Amino acid sequence: MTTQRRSSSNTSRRNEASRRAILTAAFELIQEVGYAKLSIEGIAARAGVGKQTIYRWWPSKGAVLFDAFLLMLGGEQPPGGEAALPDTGDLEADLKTVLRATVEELNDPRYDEPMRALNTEITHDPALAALYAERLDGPMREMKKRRLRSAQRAGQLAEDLDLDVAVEMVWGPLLNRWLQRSGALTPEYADSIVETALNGLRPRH
Amino acid sequence: MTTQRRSSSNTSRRNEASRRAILTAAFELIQEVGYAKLSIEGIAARAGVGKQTIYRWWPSKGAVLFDAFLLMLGGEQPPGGEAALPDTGDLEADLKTVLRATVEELNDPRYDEPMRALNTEITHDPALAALYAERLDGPMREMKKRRLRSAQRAGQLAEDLDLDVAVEMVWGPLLNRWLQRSGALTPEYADSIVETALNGLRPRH
Amino acid sequence: MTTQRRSSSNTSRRNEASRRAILTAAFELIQEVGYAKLSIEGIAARAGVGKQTIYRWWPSKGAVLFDAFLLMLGGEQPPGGEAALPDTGDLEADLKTVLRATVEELNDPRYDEPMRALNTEITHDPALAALYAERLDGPMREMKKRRLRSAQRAGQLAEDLDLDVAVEMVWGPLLNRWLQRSGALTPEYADSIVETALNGLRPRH
Amino acid sequence: MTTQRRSSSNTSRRNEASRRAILTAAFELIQEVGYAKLSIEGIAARAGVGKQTIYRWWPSKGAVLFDAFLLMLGGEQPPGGEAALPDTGDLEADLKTVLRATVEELNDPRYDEPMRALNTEITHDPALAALYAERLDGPMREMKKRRLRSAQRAGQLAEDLDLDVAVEMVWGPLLNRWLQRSGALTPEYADSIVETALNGLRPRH
DNA sequence: GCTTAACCGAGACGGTACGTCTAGTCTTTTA
DNA sequence: TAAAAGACTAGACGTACCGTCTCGGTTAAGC
Repeated sequence: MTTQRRSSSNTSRRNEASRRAILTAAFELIQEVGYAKLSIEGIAARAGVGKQTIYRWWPSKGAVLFDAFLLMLGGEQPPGGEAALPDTGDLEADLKTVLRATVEELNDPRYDEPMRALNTEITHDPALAALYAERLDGPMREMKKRRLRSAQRAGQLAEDLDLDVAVEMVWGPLLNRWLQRSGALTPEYADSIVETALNGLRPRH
Repeated sequence: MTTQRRSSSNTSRRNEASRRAILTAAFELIQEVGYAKLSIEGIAARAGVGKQTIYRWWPSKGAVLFDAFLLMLGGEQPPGGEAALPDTGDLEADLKTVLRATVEELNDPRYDEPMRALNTEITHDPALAALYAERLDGPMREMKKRRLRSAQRAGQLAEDLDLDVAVEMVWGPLLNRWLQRSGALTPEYADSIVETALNGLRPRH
Repeated sequence: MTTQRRSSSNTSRRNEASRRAILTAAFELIQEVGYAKLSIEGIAARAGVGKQTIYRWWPSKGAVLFDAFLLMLGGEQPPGGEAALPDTGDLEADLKTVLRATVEELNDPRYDEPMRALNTEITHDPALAALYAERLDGPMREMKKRRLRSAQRAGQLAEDLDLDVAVEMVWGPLLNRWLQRSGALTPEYADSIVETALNGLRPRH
Repeated sequence: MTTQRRSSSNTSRRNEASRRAILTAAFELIQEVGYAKLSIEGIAARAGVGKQTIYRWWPSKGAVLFDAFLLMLGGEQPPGGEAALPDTGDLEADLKTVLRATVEELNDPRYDEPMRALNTEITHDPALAALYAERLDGPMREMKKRRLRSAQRAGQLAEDLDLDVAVEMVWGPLLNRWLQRSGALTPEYADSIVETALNGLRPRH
């Protein structure tokens, strides 16, 4: 994985141009040919790189995919680090805005295949899942929790609410429908998830 | 797919023993060697069957996997058809019972790999997803909705609640955490999902 | 090796067209690119054949080369089986004729590289050497010995002469000069070998 | 090639220790792993040397092998330069002594593989063959011819004998049998070659 | 009951990709 | 500035599977 390489002294003789070419090629190829036909050989050929250069630096196809994601999402700065969800004071509206954006992204053919591929690799590779949790999902979740915490302090969320559960309550149904293709991802669906999650299934007297 | 074959006249000369051997072999193999190393050739060898017999009756590895699931889950009767979720009158308790059972199943190593594999195939193959929706997910979802409808009629759920959304609100977070390996699946987690889903994120006055 | 396949029942499902394409491709390629650059991959590509088809039927590159030779030399009938060296009664003249023909063949660029390659494989692979001795060198040597025996009976050769040694005395120097490139192979050289071998190094009173 | 380096001034900044380590490693490796698995990479690793150091000073694997031979045979003095074949006055006995020694050397597993490898390289590389002729085979042949010339002057060999042909007549059969593995190399075989070569194939009335 | 066509196990086939190894070049660091 | 170290592009190695295609053998259908 690329992670430990970023020491200040940078004693590694790794070729940065090759690294970027590989990750770019991987990202493009998976859009074009799909997950099933994505091959290390294809990536190397497209990147103009020897296969060994991939095997030298990444332990698996999933790891390449993961780094490709890191590169695409926000270049070098950690995702969600400084960024923040909108906070207008109206939690429901803000969440709807965010979920509608997510819906749009998941419907974007440029990101659909790559994200499905990454999810597939994660589900079958615990090591990759840990890395994903640390470097991608973690920061995003923190960002989401910050917004919820703000609402909680304002009295808009239950005091004893577990924010991790809350995050999963809002985003889980959406991702699940997308992964399992169990229904269309529409803005209306996003809205109804937010409303139902906030109000609960029970009648509010 | 095996589906349309089961007509009453059964004019097909298909070898039922081979069919079962293939599906059993597929299910066992994926537990033993994992999704990445599951091969048609391996299935055929383990089942003592020619490769062509697989290619003749199934269009893809995912389709074999799907039928293997159908065979394992409840033998021949359609899943969720007659079955019902527990209905003691106490919705919260019943849902907790069911979700705890789901948690246990997802933690069972005998089902973990096969289910991940099936999800992977579904996410990358819309045709398989449609079949899954019709034959597996559909009946299960109907069963869940029946229980929720019963509660709704009893005034325990909001009158205008979209039951499809409700189902996803309860089961979505769980499946998502499992697929993405974003946290441990514990009975307590199941409980807190049920509570949070029922009550919503907002404070209840 | 191809050898045992030629049973009368021919129960093998081997593809004869592929076999010939492979051997032809091997023979042509070694002329064109030389021994060092001859690759199984190249042979398979040129023959329009999967690599596995080569690995399935031949244990080594040398074995392919060997069969290629068998195919080129006289198609299907065993070399030297019925054939005979010229026998005009004049042993010296006959041997000169034969050695001059050998010189010409060794100087022919169509056979030079392939024969060097085969010799290389033989020198490094005893199993192949045994096969060579049995199927190629053996029959040829027998043919040569028949001619010498005829001369011996006619009193033109020493009675107690070991014909195997005699054969090597005539052909060995030639082949050695060719393999080690220690001198030009000319008709005159062929003649002088024959003369010297027949008369010996010692003065004949 | 190392050849031109041996000027008296030795202005080269070449590292002599590396040179010897490379040649020693090459010689040892070819005994241990055989010709087919001998690689530049392996030699460099065994010698504790960068690959470039080999590519800088030798044009081919064969050239390394050749120099390795030069180093092993007699250290630094040119082989056969001052040395001489035994000359007791009895040519036949002397030749038998020498050929028996050659047989022993060719049967020595320490030299078998390396010598076969060198022969292979020579047969496929005319440039190397020329170098071999000049630096190794040439001096040896000269030494052999000196002994034959001595016998010729003593009237033990035909006056008009071409000594180059004579040398090949004696050593060619032996080397050929060894390279082609067409028979066992025994002392008796050495003897019979000498006798047959000296007396010729014809009956000596 | 006899044919005949589909199904079956088996496995060869042309291919693609795997992950490893080496070739030969190039760059960086050390002495 | 030679040498060690080793990354780089390139491509062959031998293996594993892919999906297609025969090949005989064996059923079961329909004549």
